[in-house]
Amino acid sequence: MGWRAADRTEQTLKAQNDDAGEYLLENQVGHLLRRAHQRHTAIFQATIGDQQLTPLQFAALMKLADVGEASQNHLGRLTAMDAATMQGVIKRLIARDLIARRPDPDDRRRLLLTLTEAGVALVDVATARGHQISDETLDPLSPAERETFLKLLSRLSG
Amino acid sequence: MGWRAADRTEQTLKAQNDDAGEYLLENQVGHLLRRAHQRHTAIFQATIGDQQLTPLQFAALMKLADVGEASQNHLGRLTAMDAATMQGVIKRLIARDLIARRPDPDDRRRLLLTLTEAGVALVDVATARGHQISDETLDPLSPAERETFLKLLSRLSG
DNA sequence: CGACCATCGTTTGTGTACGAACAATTCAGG
DNA sequence: CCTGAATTGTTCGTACACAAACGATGGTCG
Repeated sequence: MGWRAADRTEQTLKAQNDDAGEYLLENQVGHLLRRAHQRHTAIFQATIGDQQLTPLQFAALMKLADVGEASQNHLGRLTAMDAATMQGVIKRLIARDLIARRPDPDDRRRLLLTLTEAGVALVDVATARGHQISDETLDPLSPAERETFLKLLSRLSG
Repeated sequence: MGWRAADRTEQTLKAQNDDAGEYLLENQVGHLLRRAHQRHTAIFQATIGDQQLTPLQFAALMKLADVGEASQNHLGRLTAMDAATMQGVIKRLIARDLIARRPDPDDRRRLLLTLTEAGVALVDVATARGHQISDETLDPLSPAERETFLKLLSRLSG
């Protein structure tokens, strides 16, 4: 490993630990959030990869199983997805016949989504995996720390 | 809220409230990490948007300012970016003349990256914004909570 | 020396992510 | 009832994110 942190020595002796001083990437929330998210999706792929599901596809399926039926935009709001993003996720799930789409009789702008039989079957299989993925992601923390972490994290997600 | 969990009842009566049972998306680490990351990038864009920088471009610039000079892959490792992702980020930064690329005389596979004058100037301006972004992202937490959160989060980023 | 294997940077393909613009539809007020 | 504002789903463009395969180079070891 070629780890020579170069010699950024001279001028940074004073302000290394100030808040206003040097900017250390590895201490910034954004960078840590990004890396934690990376690690999580790696665990996701390793755990559920045999189903060819992505995290967003999984989220949409699970939420749809939860609410039963929803329009695209509504499901998008429930899963924190942009309408444009939702469009692609739904398209792929429909292509795999995991969800079905029908026009809303009461509002001709809307398309109502439901799980197909195959979708329901997949959700049944994948639920346990979902819990396993969450557990493994939190594995470096003790049970008490997990609770603390999730509580703080959810306050940063609003 | 249309919360009726549909009537997929028959075979799933036993495991409704177990940990193996219902899967609530909004309690899963992955979903919360994703949403926190979303919120952070929104703050990033609002704070630094006038510079037309993305979070990854910013990270690459800051890290390069930190180490002075690095090959693409090495900088990629320092910023947790895939080599293919790095390629695009670097390409855009070079197009804006914020960084420069020259062949490594000691290894003809490598391309050494350095900040240009414009790059250095931008880093100087943007450093304060970087701290501001981190602060604002952590705004919902008290100082003590921030410390706890960052400590736990960094253990989930390894 | 020469086969072998690792590393460097690139390209391709698929899948998020989101702003912006759009047509169709619905809804609110006058 | 009719005009304007809001909502729904779509498309386009840009930018991550990463697996996989690639040619070129570098290092190792028999």
